[in-house]
Amino acid sequence: MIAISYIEWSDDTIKRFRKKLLTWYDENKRDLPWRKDTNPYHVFISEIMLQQTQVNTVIDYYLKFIEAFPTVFDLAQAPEDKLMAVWQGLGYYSRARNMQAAAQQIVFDYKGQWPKTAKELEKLKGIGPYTSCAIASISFGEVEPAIDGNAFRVFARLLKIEDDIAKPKTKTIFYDIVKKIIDPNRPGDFNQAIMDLGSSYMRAKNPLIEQSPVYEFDASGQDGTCLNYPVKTKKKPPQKIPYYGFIIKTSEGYLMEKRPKTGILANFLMFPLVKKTLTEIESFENYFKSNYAVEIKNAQLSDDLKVIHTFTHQQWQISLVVADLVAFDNSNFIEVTSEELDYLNLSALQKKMNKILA
DNA sequence: AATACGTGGGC
DNA sequence: TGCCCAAGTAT
Repeated sequence: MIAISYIEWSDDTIKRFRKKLLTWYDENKRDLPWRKDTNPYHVFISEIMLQQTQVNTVIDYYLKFIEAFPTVFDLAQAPEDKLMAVWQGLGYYSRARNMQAAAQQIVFDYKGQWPKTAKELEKLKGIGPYTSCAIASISFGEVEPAIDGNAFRVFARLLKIEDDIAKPKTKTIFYDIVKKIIDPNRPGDFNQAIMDLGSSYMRAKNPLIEQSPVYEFDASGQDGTCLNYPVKTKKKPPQKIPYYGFIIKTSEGYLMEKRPKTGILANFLMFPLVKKTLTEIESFENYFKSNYAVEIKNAQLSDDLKVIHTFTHQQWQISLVVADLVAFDNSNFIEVTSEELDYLNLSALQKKMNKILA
């Protein structure tokens, strides 16, 4: 058993830290659209969008989303295409579906009344340990630390916490530490102040160490080791997967395929993709006919047309094949006009392929 | 516990 | 370029 050590603060230090942090926050907090009030619906929408997504990216999406679905009731009854129209391009699309499921839970299971504790909030779809604590603290004043990437980094640096934040059990270590430090009188502001601190002075790269408002509490900043924190083991690089991507021309546009209901880019319309396997496809025409009941002709593999798209865990290397449609008998496929391509709900990958057509 | 799940930006 | 990151959750 290795003893994990980190800096421990006295009660007095904790009190001075809260005061310093919140004073700084009161004077310097970012003016963000979801900070105009503490309406739980607003906090909920922003927190879901902010999962693994940067503030600058979220701002426009948030404004459009609130305009399209002003209340939890609007979201609960929204048609899927309208929901996806607002979310397209943001990524992690299950967030949008879970978010609507959560809205329906609020409306039907909770009669429109938001639960006020992290424990209850975590029962909602798409709301986990971080988001439940964020909503509970910001909207309802519950004293719960919201441990996100910022909190990991800020407290790891302040206290020189050596635990690997890539390991799930480390979350409870940080939770227990921050639970003692969080200001019981202003838990929501405390959590948000830590996030603002983590995105400015104590950012991942190029931190502003000595100018930090809490430099006097910053152990790793003072001894020049702050870039060693937080400790985090590296993830595996994305697996490279070669595909053929088919641009199948129709009289007025292209043939598209509806992706499976589960998995990556679920339900999106996309140009048909076929994994390249060890056994080379002998003929694109025969492949489409026997596998999809889709008849094509003039299939031409282009060495110039390649699209590389990197997800978190996969990199798709797509070699494009141009062909002409003859006929098809498969409900998973649909003819789309060139004009429709411009306003359909599409993934960033499909939009990347669209650009090649122009 | 480990992996699936998107995207855009920075260096 | 390739790698890492950015307010995580579900399974």
